[in-house]
Amino acid sequence: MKTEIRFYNTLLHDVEPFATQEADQVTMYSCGPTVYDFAHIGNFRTFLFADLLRRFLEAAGWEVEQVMNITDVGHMTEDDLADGGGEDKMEVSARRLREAKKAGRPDAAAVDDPDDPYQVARYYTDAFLTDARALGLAVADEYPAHMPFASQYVPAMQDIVRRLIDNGHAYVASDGVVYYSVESFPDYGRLSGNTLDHLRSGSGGRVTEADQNSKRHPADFLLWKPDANHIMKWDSPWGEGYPGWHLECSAMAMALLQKDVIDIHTGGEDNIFPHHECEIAQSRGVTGAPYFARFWMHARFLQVEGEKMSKSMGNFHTARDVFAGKVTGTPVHPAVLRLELIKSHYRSHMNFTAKGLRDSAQTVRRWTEFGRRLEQEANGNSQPPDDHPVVQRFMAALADDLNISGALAEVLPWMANCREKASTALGVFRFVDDVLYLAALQEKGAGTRQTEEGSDEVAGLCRQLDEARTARDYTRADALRQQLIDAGYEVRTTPAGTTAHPRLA
RNA sequence: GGCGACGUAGCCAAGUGGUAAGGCAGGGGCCUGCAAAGCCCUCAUUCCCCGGUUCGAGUCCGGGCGUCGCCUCCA
Repeated sequence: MKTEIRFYNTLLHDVEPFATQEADQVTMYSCGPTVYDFAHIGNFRTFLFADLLRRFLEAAGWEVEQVMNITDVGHMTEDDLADGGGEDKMEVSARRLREAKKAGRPDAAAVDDPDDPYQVARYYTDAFLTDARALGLAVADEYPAHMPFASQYVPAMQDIVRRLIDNGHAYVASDGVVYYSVESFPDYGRLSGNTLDHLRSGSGGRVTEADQNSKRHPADFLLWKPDANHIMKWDSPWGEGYPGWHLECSAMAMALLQKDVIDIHTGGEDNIFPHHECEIAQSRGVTGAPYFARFWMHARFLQVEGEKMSKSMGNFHTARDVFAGKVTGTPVHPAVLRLELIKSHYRSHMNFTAKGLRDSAQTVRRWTEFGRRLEQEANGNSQPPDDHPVVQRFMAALADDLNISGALAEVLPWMANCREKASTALGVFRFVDDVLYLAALQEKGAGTRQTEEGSDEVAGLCRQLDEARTARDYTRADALRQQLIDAGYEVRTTPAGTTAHPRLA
């Protein structure tokens, strides 16, 4: 079922028809997490955008090979010294973990030695995978095959550096640092609009003389930094040190996807410059190909309650904070966060709010119950939905640069008014849910409180409530119901008796 | 200073020249011991402002105002 697909391509600054190099296959590289802290909802908005994109393409009949890196090689905290200096983020993380250990926080106890960056990375990688799987990131189920660690691809990065020096795209500066020469690459600036003349005039005095001394051009960026004292270092022909941070994606994309040119590269909008611009320069400098990725797709940042999310604003939420109820006051099921983060268009502002989360919870609950009802009525038998008008329109909306609102506008009213044969509807439901991945996440049970359906105690209270109602002791019945509600349950009266389900948000 | 995105009801949000999708919330009703859930009905003469093009503009053009992002680690 291949509808005409159109995506906004950052490289073109416009929408264009989607096409791949090989007929039924898509190679896709998604910039992944840095593992020196817990991933936050902004990170996950970008990752979930990539996941939705992937699931949509799969539903449309493509075979998608997706790779997402795990950045465990630290970067500098400040860029004044971006080309070699500042405190490494792994060091910052180590310090934070040391403090957490001293304070006896249980999460930090998992790391024996905070000064070992690999242990720190391991710890936050595990946390990331837990959160990512809870949110239904398909690629997280393909760890480690499709989720490589940057630290394990340093030889491949060095290979790129060597080849760039050999063919004149890179040079060893007077201080021993290896730089990429942006002037050797005429297309530099095409992705971001930051062409060399703009960069020069626009640097706004922020680039100091001292940092730039050894470079041929102020925009030249680091490929290898000799630094024997660095927390993470490797041997190299240019001295013991560490690689430039743009290198890892070039190296891993080419190594794992086995291609000089990949079909789609995703990331957050902040990656456009300098990260992706530099990646393009490096990769094409090595391959000589006219593209590194054919389609560049970027998700916009989200805001929280109308403001920029930042630690200083106090509105900075990790995914696990949200699950734990930090935002809404009650635990939030991962499927709810998933919907909340994918339900607005990836290329527009999204405002993350507690209210939005509650709205999403409502939708997730209805959708899931709808699916359960269909499964039951159809006895699990579904009809192929390919030519169903709802599926057609759902896919047509997504084919239009991932128009999720339009897609949901086809599905939600259909759900509310559905009078179709259960097996027909079930086929549609399953197809749509394979893309949205909401009910599937709920049924899978993501290890949250919400999946612990009715403990004995809760079931007991429900039974007592029914008894009280039968005995027409409504004062007692109301008290019991209130008790359940206060405990965070939704109480439902059905012909078969009262049931209670943990609230989704 | 340079580059870029965006501004539609209380909130989220579709719409890419033909007379404002959808969801949530709200209001009314059915159901209920009362609720919840569900179902039915209802909810923008109007799309930030001002000009222009057109038979016709939320949609195109010009100019404002505003919000956001990047240019520096950040999804």
